Amino acid sequence: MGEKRIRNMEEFAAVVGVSRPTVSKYFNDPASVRKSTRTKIEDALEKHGFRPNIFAMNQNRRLTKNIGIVVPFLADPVFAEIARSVERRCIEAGFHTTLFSSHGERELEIEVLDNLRALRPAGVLLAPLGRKSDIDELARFCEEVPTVLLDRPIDGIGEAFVGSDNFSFVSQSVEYLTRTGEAPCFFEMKNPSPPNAFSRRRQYIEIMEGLGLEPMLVSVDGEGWAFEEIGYNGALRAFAERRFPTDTILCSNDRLAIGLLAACYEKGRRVGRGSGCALRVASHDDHPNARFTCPSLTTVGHDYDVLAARGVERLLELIECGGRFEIRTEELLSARLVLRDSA
Amino acid sequence: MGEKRIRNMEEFAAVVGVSRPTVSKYFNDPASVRKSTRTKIEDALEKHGFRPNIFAMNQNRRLTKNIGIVVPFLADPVFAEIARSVERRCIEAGFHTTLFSSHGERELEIEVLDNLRALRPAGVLLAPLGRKSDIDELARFCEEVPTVLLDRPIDGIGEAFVGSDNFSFVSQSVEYLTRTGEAPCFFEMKNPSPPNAFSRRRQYIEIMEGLGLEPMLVSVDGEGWAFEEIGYNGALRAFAERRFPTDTILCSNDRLAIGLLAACYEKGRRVGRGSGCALRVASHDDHPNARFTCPSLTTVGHDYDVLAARGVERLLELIECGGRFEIRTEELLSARLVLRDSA
DNA sequence: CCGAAAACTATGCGCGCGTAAAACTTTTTA
DNA sequence: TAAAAAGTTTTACGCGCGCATAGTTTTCGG
Repeated sequence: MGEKRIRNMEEFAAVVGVSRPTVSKYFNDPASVRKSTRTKIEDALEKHGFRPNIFAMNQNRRLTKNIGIVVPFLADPVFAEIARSVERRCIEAGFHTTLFSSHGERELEIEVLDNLRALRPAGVLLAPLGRKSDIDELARFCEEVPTVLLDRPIDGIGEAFVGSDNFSFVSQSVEYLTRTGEAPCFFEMKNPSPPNAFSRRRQYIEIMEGLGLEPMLVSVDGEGWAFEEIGYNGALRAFAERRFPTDTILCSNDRLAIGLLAACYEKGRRVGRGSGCALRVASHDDHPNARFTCPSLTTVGHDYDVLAARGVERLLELIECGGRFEIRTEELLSARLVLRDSA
Repeated sequence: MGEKRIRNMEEFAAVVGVSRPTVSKYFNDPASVRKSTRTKIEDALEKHGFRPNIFAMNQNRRLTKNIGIVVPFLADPVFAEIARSVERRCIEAGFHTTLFSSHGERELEIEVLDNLRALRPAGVLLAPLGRKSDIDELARFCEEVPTVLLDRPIDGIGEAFVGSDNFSFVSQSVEYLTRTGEAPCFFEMKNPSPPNAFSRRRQYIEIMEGLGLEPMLVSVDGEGWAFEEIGYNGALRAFAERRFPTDTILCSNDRLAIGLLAACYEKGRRVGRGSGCALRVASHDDHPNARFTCPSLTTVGHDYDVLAARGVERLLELIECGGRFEIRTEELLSARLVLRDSA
């Protein structure tokens, strides 16, 4: 080889033998340069392998091909799954994505938004922290950057919202459990971090009251995002203190349920709907591992694919029409009951 | 308010009443400007809330405060955990991090490296795909950007390597299982995606031979990163075909084990070391959920904290000394056996 | 084969910022 | 109190690239 590596578009244009803006045009749309020029560029590309600096590109572009994706906590498999689905679809649509996690912290979410602004994305898919979010900061951000909210709505913020309908989640689980046995108590964190937890609690209470039943909350202590552990410890204590008013337990989310199931296993409480079983356990989210718990977990799940598809679709429309919708829409996707062995 | 939002450092400097470079100096080191200037800037900061564009900053800085982090598959909880630990430590050290996932794909890893170059990071912590990586691309990248390899070594590439010692993993698990019962067979993917899987297989074979025992591989089909499912389906088939030569099963990694445990539960094969148990199952990694499987999973785990600490420490040293080490080091961290209930 | 329209390439400037060196203050020293 | 030293700020230029516009070539009808 011997030749030194090409450092920028200028140098690359020089070895091709055209001007830099021509190369720039090529990268924006290869069809926009003459065929002879195109082949010259592509030959040089083959030989030296140059790629424009994506951040310098974005700096000054009218409209970038970037989409920012923000989730509240990436180490949570549910959000990892959402992020991945969304990311894949954006890439398929010809966009470049940048993924951020707020790590469950208000300050980090703000910082993420600042960095995102600097990226000048064409649009952003934002799953906010929710209750912990700095609403004013979110609002300011959404003023400046075309944003579709995911997973957790915040009133008036974002050009659109796409997420699962918590009512649909809880009503299906409660309805199923009630129909096939007794009504469930609701196992949750007293002070939950998941963005939709409060909404699910509210829905549970309303639905139970709608059925003329007494809501039964079993709220356990614990901060942060280690839900399995919180569920596990909480369940052990609740067993010890006999705080479960029924043998049918509906968990706010699957990760709590995973902890609960571990506690049940350890205590020898058989879970399932069979005759030899002491407890029925159901939950919400359809966590990637819900099929592989013991017993497998009956849960009301997101349709991750539809969620991602609609979210991305809506964002692309938004980008298409210049970043503002006439009317803000909220799409609540209905969840689907996934019957497995735990209830 | 009424005042319009400040868009760049120029505008901000104007409202402060100093020149832009002075503001720039302030952001690089607040102590480098006169106290009176500093308070003026900070007052304006309080009032208008300006933050410099981080990507424009990096464009031209001698040495950025950015660290790039790359993992092969972010939706894998083990890598999510590693990424998070590493990220936290970098931030504590005063750096800004950018996280990338190769999503298990060779092309995406290359793209990630290209984007990373454009970010001009001070250094990179790279957990490569391994076997699937484009070695030449990795080598070229490491030539240009100070890089510490994580998790999976690739000979001669990167200024340093920090990772877990697969020998230490497998020898401890095999030793423990053999000592407390019979020698294990090795449950794995025939064509594994995890970067360290081949190494673990090799170690298993060597260790067994070293003990004068016959290695027993149970290799199951399956592509991609859905290891739980692969483990589950593989185990069901292996049970049906009576392919497990022993009742002691050592899984290549915890996610396979989670699938295997689900299959055991479903088939009513009691797992554990108690008298009523049909199988013992152990594994490697100490997956975040390994405590919450049924039964809880005996595993040989990474010390995530030490791994992250040493990786970051080594990278900071590397950055300190200008991006090149005199001698390339490989640190193999020994794993630790975590005894739980499954074996 | 000419000239106008179409297609393409080059020039020049801007994006938001860092940085070296020059110009200016302030402080210290004689 | 003037001159030198030290500390600050400003001037001027550069990073890698997009974009508007001017300039050049190609194409094609007549």
